[in-house]
Amino acid sequence: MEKFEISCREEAMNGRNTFADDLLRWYAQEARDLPWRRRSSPYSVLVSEFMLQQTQVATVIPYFTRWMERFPDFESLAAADEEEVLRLWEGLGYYRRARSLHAIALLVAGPLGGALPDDYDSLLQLPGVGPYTAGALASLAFNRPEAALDGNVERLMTRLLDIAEIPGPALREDLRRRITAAIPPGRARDFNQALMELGALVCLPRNPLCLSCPLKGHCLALARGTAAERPLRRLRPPVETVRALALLVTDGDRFLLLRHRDGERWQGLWEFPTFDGDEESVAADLQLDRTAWKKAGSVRHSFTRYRREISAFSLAVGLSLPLPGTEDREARWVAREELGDYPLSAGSRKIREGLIAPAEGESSVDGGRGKA
DNA sequence: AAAACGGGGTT
DNA sequence: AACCCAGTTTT
Repeated sequence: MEKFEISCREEAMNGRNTFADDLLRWYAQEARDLPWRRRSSPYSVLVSEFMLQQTQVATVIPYFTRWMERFPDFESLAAADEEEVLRLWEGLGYYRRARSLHAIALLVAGPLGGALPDDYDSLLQLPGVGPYTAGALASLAFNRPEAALDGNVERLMTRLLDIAEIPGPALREDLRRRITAAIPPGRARDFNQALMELGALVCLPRNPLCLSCPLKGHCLALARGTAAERPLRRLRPPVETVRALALLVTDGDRFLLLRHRDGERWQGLWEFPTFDGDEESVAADLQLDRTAWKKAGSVRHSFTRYRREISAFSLAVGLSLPLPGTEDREARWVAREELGDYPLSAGSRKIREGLIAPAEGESSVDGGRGKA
């Protein structure tokens, strides 16, 4: 690992371009024109970085634009209801990010006195801000010499140094130190963005475009032919399938929605009443007569190591409410046209979009076999 | 259909 | 270090 610093120094002494020179030159030419790079402010950097956690650039762009129109600054976000914040986030997933962002806006508008802190350690204290985001904010918003080690940069660095080790906390800490040391004075913002951009555009996960890489003369894995094998990854645990059942309880044209409780999954979001288990067990638990149910279709929803298969059944109201086990949840009858006003969890959103919005009748989404 | 991608938080 | 959160995109 000494090699990286030593080779930078040698390169400089030999009059060759350093790694950082080649990288910055490439970035000056190839940087994408992204909305959050246009009129950048600490606030816009914060919003974009939160949206970009776990989510790709192409997906984020329309959300970012809409968000900045509705909430252009900390004050407007701080003044918003959580429900509206969640609605604007709907579809991006991992809603804790939206609640954390809202919480940061409230902190900035209140105790923090109007501005984001500008140093790594203080940023790290903010909700939803970990080592990556603290480094990204410090460098991209304030041009502080901190590393921003995201998945792109981790991949790039394990190749550059040909690290044959599964990345863990210790390696990440080491890379973070090394990157920090390599930042050219005053260039933290460009240097970090260049690293991430190179990871996103050239140093691709499966098929890196090594021949077009500005760092090809510095890359150990390229020299050894191991680039495509880096970084090493742990084997994934097997996928577990979970069956669930959603009830589309209708009262004429209105649907019953339930709000998720605070402190539980999907906090603050709404759903069509959904229960784990199969048709039989759910009917028994709820003491309902399932001969009155009509299959509306099914949706599938996957995340990390789970696959959730949700069968949806329509039933006219005529059951006793509240449903057993949902007594302490807020319930609301919502007209079909107004379902879009409620932030729904992914499963219920797929039901709304695939099973309710287009037409009645038998259908399914996401390849779900709408077995009648 | 399967696999990849990918940060923060918790324990 | 391992697992949860409660997902989309690529292959």
